[in-house]
Amino acid sequence: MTTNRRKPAGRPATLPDVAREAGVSRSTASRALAGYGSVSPDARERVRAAAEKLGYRANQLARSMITGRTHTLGAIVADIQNPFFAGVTRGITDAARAAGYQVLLANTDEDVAAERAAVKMLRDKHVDGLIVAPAATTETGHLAAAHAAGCPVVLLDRQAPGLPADSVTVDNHGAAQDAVRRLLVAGHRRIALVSLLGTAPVGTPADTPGTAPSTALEAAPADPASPDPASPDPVSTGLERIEGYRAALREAGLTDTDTYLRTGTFHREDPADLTAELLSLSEPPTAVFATDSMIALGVLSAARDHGLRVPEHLSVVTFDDTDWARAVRPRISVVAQPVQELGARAVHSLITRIEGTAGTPEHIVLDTEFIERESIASPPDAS
Amino acid sequence: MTTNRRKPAGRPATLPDVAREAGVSRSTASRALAGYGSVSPDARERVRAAAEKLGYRANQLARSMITGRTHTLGAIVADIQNPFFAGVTRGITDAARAAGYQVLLANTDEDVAAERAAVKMLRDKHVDGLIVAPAATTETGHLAAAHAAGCPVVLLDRQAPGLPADSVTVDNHGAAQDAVRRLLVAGHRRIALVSLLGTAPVGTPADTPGTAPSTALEAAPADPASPDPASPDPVSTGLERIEGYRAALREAGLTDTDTYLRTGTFHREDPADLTAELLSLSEPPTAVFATDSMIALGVLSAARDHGLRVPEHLSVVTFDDTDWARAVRPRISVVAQPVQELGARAVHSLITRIEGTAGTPEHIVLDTEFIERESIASPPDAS
DNA sequence: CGCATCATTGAGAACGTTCTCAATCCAAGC
DNA sequence: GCTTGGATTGAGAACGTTCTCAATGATGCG
Repeated sequence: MTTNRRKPAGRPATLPDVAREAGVSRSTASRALAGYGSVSPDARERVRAAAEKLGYRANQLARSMITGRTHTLGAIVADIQNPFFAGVTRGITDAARAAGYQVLLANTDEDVAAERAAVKMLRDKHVDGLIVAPAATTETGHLAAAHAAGCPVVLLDRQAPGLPADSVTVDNHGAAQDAVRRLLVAGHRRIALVSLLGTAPVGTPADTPGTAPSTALEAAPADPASPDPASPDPVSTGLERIEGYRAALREAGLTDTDTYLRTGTFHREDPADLTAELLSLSEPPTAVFATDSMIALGVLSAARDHGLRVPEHLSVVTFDDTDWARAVRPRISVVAQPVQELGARAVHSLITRIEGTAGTPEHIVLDTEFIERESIASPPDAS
Repeated sequence: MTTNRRKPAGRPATLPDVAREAGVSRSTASRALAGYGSVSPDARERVRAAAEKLGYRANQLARSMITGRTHTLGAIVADIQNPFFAGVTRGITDAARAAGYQVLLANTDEDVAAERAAVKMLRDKHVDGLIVAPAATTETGHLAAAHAAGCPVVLLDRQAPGLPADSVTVDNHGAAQDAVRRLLVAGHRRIALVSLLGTAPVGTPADTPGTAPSTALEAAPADPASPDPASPDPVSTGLERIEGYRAALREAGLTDTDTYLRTGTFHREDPADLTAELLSLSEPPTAVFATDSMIALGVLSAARDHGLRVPEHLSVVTFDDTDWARAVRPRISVVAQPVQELGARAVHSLITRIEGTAGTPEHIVLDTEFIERESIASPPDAS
């Protein structure tokens, strides 16, 4: 007669199988494999051999039920097809894997409802923590709830004033200001900024929709360094870059900072259209600052359609050093962000928070690097 | 006196909490919420109300332990930073979410060992299925094992002859042949192909490493339509594109198909260097076919460094319609792959396999589209 | 009225781990 | 010899669900 409850050939081996094979109890087998408690060298070796013989792999689901840890992180980004987020995601997955974590990925397409749904799904799956590039600055209740319930949140690329969470960003204000300064130094005075912001046009709450396809932002508050916390929903990153742009212009004595400022809405406006409108002005800009690489593509496209050559007729600078920026002709001068490091640092912050104690939120600000290439020249009318 | 085992305020509500609140048993509460078995309308409503009142969310880990389903898919791709895979990943996550699944993401960097490790980790987490762009054609034992153990595998973008798994690809041979034909029609006779293949140089097994930084492939086997199944490890996709290229050249009466064929190794060779070498030949090619967008960037970069203008001096065609291809000057003619659909179809195949029965592997081949733009002209010496 | 059928319900097992705790054993110290 | 203490071990609970099964009550039919 055989022992009853023998392992059927097909089924993957479980801990009782290993214990039986090694002639010890479940408890000892578990201790030997997980490496806690105390186990005699002899038992440890027998368990190890049995586990190897049976090809035993611990069921992480069962383990997670007990330990409360899944070793899984949730990453919620706007759009992996944007090279910036692709790089960030790459940094996240690599750093996570190195630390023994896996990554559950979700896209929001800049939509808060999708973000909320993603948080819900990920928390149902009991991720140990969340890395989020929030779609909105103010609507962060779902993030605060997760954080309060013991599912740490780290903000990536974007800030959310009310949320007591760690964040990893770059100095958007300073980087934008620096980039625009370089255009000013080259002699430009009519410098445009093209950006895509939140999911609704920016302006005062009671603003009537403008007739133009794009709306200029309201004048900045008195203190230019602090973006208005009561402003509507666009993400902090875009706002900070705009403030940096304004600051640089003001610094150069240009008081009318919003003449060439064009912001559109994700999925509604096309950066190429915004640029086309700018280039059709009676006094068109001689330089354009794009707030990310996908917008830069629109700017480039519109410039070409207007028969303008870069940089002879139009200088161009953009955030994000994508692969094409250094391969096209002319090579584009950029504000390079440390994309992979941004993701990696977010992972490290998150894991520290998961494994450590609560504490006051930490805000990591990484350096950007301005890479001078061939897309900036003196303005055409400067001669 | 209170009932013992009351829910402490902090802890999230569990099924027993809901059952107690609704005055029914765990079993009935579970049935009411999961919607199986039979429950009286009255009980169903009381449970629903109790669940809502307590903010109950089922613990998916516990559920998965019983059902054996995690509603999680594993996606293993080479590199999310490659726009092709970024698009595919986007398609995967979107389709998965729509079908009620989440996606666990892993990068391999074209490394089989990393792929093997990823499969192990993902299976430990009990993903319901795997979508894989395999790093190698032959070393697929880990994939076969997963498949055999009831974790279905769907191959994406690449084939693996020995593996009885579904696959979703495009007609690489036909698409490459078509692209090269268009260069031939424009009058080109010296057409180069630049590609990056596996993790080792391609050639006969006993081949000695060439002195040149790149190695030309051995002559094709007698039957040009079927890539040599005994060839070493480069992925099928690249091989098929090369065969399509050769077929087009042969069709045009060019017997020496490998003169301008340059293949490098991931992480070892730079496409720009391969191109530079080609352009330095005494009879340089007048057109280059790049097998993906990142290679095209290298080609463009090398062309610029050689002072060549596209398309006047050099025509360029590439696989993958990335955003920059339609924004740069000149706009690049491309073989567009349905990237998002590739991902979505892989998800659908996988879910069908997960929820349905086993069966003979299905091979889905999607259409590519050649998009004619401005990067093809007649060869400079044709006048 | 007796019996079969059906809907509804709850008790308890099951999933595969980790954790708590008490029991056992052995050597050392008094 | 007896006690102390540490190392080692196994029994059993726990995690939060779903599933199996038997029990109950109501209904319909002959």
